[in-house]
Amino acid sequence: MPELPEVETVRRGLALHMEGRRVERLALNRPDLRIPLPPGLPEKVEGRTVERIGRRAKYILMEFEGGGVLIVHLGMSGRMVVTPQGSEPPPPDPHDHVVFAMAGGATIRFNDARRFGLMDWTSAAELGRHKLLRELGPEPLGNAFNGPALAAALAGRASPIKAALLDQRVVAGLGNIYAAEALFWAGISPRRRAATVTGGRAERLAAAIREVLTRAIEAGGSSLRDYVQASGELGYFQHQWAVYGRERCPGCDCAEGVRRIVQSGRSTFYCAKRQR
DNA sequence: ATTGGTTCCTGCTGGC
DNA sequence: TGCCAGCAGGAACCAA
Repeated sequence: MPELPEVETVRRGLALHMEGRRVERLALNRPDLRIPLPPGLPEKVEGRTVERIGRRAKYILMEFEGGGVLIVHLGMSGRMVVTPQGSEPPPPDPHDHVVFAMAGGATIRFNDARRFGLMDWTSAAELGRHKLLRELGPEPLGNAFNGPALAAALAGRASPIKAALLDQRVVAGLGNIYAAEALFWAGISPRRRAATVTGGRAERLAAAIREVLTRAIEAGGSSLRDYVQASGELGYFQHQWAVYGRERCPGCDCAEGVRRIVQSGRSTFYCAKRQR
């Protein structure tokens, strides 16, 4: 379930192997991802150098010389399987939908069993106006995100705060797990009405979002080597989850407060004793 | 305008 | 041991 920290970890791995290198060949094994692959994609990228691998929310941005940008979303199960130059590639997988062969010999396979992922092509000039990106809220690790900004985005919202945090227009990059984790650290119930998260509560929540994402990126970064070995391992942060999937609350060190509820069709874990 | 529900897809898990 | 129903989830889409 790639959320912002996982996508950032993937971005860093890709940057290591793609930036400054030319795409020699792009193989399309399966064009029907969540949206159809852009027409003529191989012709657009073959022979071009990747200038930079960027990220916006959960989107990876492959910026090519000449101003073309390939937008990549990993969806639920998407992975970028990197084989460094000179290494033995893992056996091919039926879900290797797109394969980048880089000059020098590295390969990058976009593997996505569930095909919730997508790719689209745009230009650096059009990027901010692109359908997928234009409505996104602030980057949670950027300067524009803080307590007052969060409170303003939540104002007037009747939905539970958990649902609001999953809305990428409020803040971009949280998914089901980190939304639950941030609410735990902020001591806010996932069921609380979003509009009541103001003032100090909004400050605490914004800070908790920032911290949990930062720590998760650090944990993902520590396993970059594994990731590059194409194991698909995205990091070790799952061992640090405070509430998600847990039966005991690490704050109270007890089980009685822990709840699992379903909100907008998704599991939410929280501690009813510590989160109000 | 906002919000809740449904859908896409396939691998994994738990119950029998 | 094997089968299968049910669950997992990001985000577009639809209906209210």
